[in-house]
Amino acid sequence: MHELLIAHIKKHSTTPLTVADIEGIKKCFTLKKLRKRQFLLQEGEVCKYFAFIVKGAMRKYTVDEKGAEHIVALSVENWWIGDRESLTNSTPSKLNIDAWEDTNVLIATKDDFVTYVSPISAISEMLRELDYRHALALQKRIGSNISQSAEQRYYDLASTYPEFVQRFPQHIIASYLGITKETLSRVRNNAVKK
Amino acid sequence: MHELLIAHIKKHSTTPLTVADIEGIKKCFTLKKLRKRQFLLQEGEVCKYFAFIVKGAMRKYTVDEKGAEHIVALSVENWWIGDRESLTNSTPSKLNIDAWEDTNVLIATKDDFVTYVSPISAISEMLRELDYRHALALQKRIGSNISQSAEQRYYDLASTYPEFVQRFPQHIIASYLGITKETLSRVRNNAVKK
DNA sequence: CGATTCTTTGAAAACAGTCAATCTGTGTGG
DNA sequence: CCACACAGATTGACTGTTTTCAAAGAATCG
Repeated sequence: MHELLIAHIKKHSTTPLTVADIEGIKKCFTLKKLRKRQFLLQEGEVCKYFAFIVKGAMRKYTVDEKGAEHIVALSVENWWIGDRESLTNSTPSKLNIDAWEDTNVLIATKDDFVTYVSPISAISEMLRELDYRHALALQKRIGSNISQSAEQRYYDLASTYPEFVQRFPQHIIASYLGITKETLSRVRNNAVKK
Repeated sequence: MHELLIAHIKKHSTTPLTVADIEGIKKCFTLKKLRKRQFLLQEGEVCKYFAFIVKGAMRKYTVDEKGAEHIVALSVENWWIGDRESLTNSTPSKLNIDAWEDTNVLIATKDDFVTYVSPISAISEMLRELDYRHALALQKRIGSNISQSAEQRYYDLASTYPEFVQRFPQHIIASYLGITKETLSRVRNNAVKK
């Protein structure tokens, strides 16, 4: 179970991991199995864990006054998931995070993470790297939101993250893109005719 | 000139700055004056500097095939500006950054910054803090883009960053929001009547 | 003042959203 | 194994919002 996490850390850092580092990481991260539709975090709760997806697919979303869900992020294997803001400030989250497939996550409590994991230099290097990539991805998503049509955004997404389109139903993808499921359906059908 | 920068660093870190730290920072950052409309970075160039705005207002934008500008970010005093991706990878930038008012920036070359500035622990702490805030702000902007109307987004922006609305013309604000200037004009006029 | 930039307005067209109905595929229980 | 329920996808008609294009009215600056 932990091998994927270790490999992931190595992939995103240059500092080698010692045997002791690996031991420490293994102790802090425990496996949690989530069934489809099960929450990892529900609106109003304080996010307590750093979580790494080993298997499965999850979504992060808000629910507005009318009860409509707005997909904030989608994640699959080898992604971290959680509400950073709620976790670092211990404030109630506005987000919901649930499993869209049966999912296995490795979770570490904030205390364990801060005390034993984040001091490891490969880890802090990895976190900086991932924060950086995350910021770039968000920037790109904003760019496409403010300057591209629904159609272009869909094909951008489909080529950047093909696994999302394969593993999540269209109404979820539509919400991620900020359009309705009907519009997405029509966009796709128009394209077929071209 | 450097006092603002030093104050900014102190504000976003807990580690104290030594006299030597301050000296080092002052040596690395030199003042550059930009006139309105002058570029700090132009599409196709490699971003060479970390820049901190001491006075003035700048915009960061892309230009599409049709020649239309899309505002990616707006910045005023006490903000950092640059293309992080181009800077760290030494790749040609897709972005343009220019001054919207006569602007003073403190610039440090990448080499100087990496060698003399970023090792200062108050600085690395500050950078982490700012990266974190930046990611939150981007996340929030995405949330409003995918789930709110043009009107709500405008009023969100106006209350979060009133200085933007005061210092940039409406067509710039509209582009930042991903709507046309005509739509923004109408949104504002409708609101007055309510 | 004249030139430029910014803002507003109008009318038509394009686009996306809503609501309701139908169709499809999947899986569960009788 | 079938019937039924359920989730997802599609379609049509309608509504509403946003864009586009063109023109004209402020405001600002040299």
